[in-house]
Order: sequence, then structure tokens, then C-alpha cells
Amino acid sequence: MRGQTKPELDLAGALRALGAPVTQQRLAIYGELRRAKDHPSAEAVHRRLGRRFPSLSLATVYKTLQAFSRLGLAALVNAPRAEARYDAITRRHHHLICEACGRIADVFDSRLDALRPPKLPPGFKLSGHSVHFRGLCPACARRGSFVARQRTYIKEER
Amino acid sequence: MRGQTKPELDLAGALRALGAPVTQQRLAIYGELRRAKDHPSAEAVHRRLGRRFPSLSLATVYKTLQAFSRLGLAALVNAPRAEARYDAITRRHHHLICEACGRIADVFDSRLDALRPPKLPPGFKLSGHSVHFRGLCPACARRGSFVARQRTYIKEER
DNA sequence: CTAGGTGCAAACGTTTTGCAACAAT
DNA sequence: ATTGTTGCAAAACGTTTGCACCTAG
Repeated sequence: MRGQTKPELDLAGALRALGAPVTQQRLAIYGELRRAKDHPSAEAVHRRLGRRFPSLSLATVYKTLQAFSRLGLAALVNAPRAEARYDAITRRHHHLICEACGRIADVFDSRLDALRPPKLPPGFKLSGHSVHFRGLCPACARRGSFVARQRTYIKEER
Repeated sequence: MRGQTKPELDLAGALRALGAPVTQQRLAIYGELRRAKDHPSAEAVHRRLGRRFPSLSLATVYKTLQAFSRLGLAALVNAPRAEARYDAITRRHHHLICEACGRIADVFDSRLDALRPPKLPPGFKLSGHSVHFRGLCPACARRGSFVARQRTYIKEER
């Protein structure tokens, strides 16, 4: 739980504990992710490591970040590759998302509407917020068999 | 051009009030969005309208949904076209997102961690949730000039 | 030696764009 | 008549994949 000086060592241990190979690329990518404080994209990580590891490929960065995410060693902040989905309801509300089938349900709750961030940075102009609840809808939970933590969600109905 | 509740009429009025042209395409797309209860993607809206409006193009659906979103007549549920962004912090936390520059800050708050949806559908297996606060960071708020409601967020730093 | 990670280039699906034709005001 | 929208096709973008090679265990 320290790691500002040698975050790579933590990673190596974690990977070994998980039976996953420890590679130079993984150490470098994890080190960069630890160092970064701006939630970088795969492309950003690749760009930043470019000087020191000219042979590191973007595909490896993608695969590695996905692996970290799957292994619980990093977290995906947003849902990439998701189609834009629209709602005619513009009144403030929140969402309940099935991670397996992608179904989205509306959640109306004034308690959630009233949330405020603790200690907002001075000068930040807050314009809104939304709460995303994730999980498995009744149908998908019954079927089971969904590998969690893989993708945030998949598709909507035709 | 009817539909039982005549949602098209609301749209026409709203568009006129905003000085925006009222077209058949806009009425149809809005009608479909109102009718749908599953937060459809642009592609889904296009597919569903295909029978009745064979000449309607997918590009128009994209442009129209974006326009609606910008005008406050529809809401974008997720962030499309966003790059996947990662975080080395896997401990539960929330985010504060600048809609102009895309900067993401971490928000730690046990009160937010403890949120629960009101009346969860029976059988839904909740696995987690996160709160996204949106707004303008101090730097962007100072500069002003950002047209809100446009995109959810844009880019991260190099 | 073997499992699986890596690099490359091509493929993918979604979204955006340039532009000419067109419709709404 | 002017302005903004539409449709088309092509391009852009982030991401994923197939496969040969390489590397850690």
C-alpha cells in the first residue's frame, strides 16, 4: 500500500500471485498508470511510454489495460466502445444497467437527485450528476454464466 | 402523424420556440424516441424507422439526436466515442468530470459508496454503482465559452 | 518446453464529415 | 431568398483481432 517509489514491485507480486506472467511491458504500463493522475486512455499511456519503449505497441497497451482491469489491478473509468444511447426523458434521473445484456432502466429518486460532491474544488461549476447502478437484470442473473468485469455493457435490443 | 399522445406536437412547438426548423425527420425520430422505452442508439432508431421512412439516413439520425441533446429535448445516456480511460486506484470511488476539457478527478466519499437504488427490481443482482458529477473545472469555467450539453466530455491531456 | 504475452497490420463498428440537393421559414 | 437540414459516401476514430514471433516460468 505504498508504491510511490516502486510500484512495479507491487505489480510483479500481484501478477505472480495470480499466476500471470510478469513482463517488462506490464511493469512499464502499470508504472505509468500509477504515475498518471489523470485517468489516461490506452493511447495516452502508449504515447507517454513511447520515448522509453519505442517498440511497445498500442495493441499491447490495450490488451494489458484490459487484463489489469479483468484482474482487478486497474479500473476502467468510462464505458468505451458503447453506442450512444438516448432518452426522451430529460427530467433528471439515474440508471440501472445490466452488465450482461445492456438493458438500461430509469431510476427516479429525489434523494439521488440531491447528492452533492464532498469538497468541490473552489471555482468548479457543477452542472449535474448521475448515478449508474450496475449489475445483472433478473433474466441475465437467472441465466448466470456472465463473466463480470469484462465489458461494461454490450448491446441494446433491436 | 398522429400517435395517441401526440408527442410530435410538443416537439414542433419546442423546435419553433427555439427557432429551429421542424422537419418530418425530426418528428419521426422524436416520436420513435418517445415510444421507445429502452434508451435506443442512433442505429436502433434508424432501424426501427426504416419501414416507414426508407429514405431516412443514419447520418440524419445521428445529427438529429445530437441536436436534440444539445437543445435539451433528449438526453444522452452514456458517453459514446469516448476513449476507455483507466485508473490505478481500484478502491471504490466516484468521479468529477469537466465537460469542457475532459479532466477527471477522483471523489472519495463513503456516503456516496453507500447509495442504494430505491425499489430494485426483484431478482436484479446489483454489483456496484458510481456517481458522475459533471461541470466545468476552475480553468474552463474561467475561460467560459464552452457550449454546454454538447458532448459528455472530450479529451484527456497528452 | 509450453503457455501465453507481444507486435504488426488489417478489420471492425460507431460516429463524423464534406458536399450537393433540398425543405422550412 | 436565406438558412439550416438531409442524404450519400467516404473518412476518421478508438478498439479488436489473427497470426507469427518471442519470452517468462
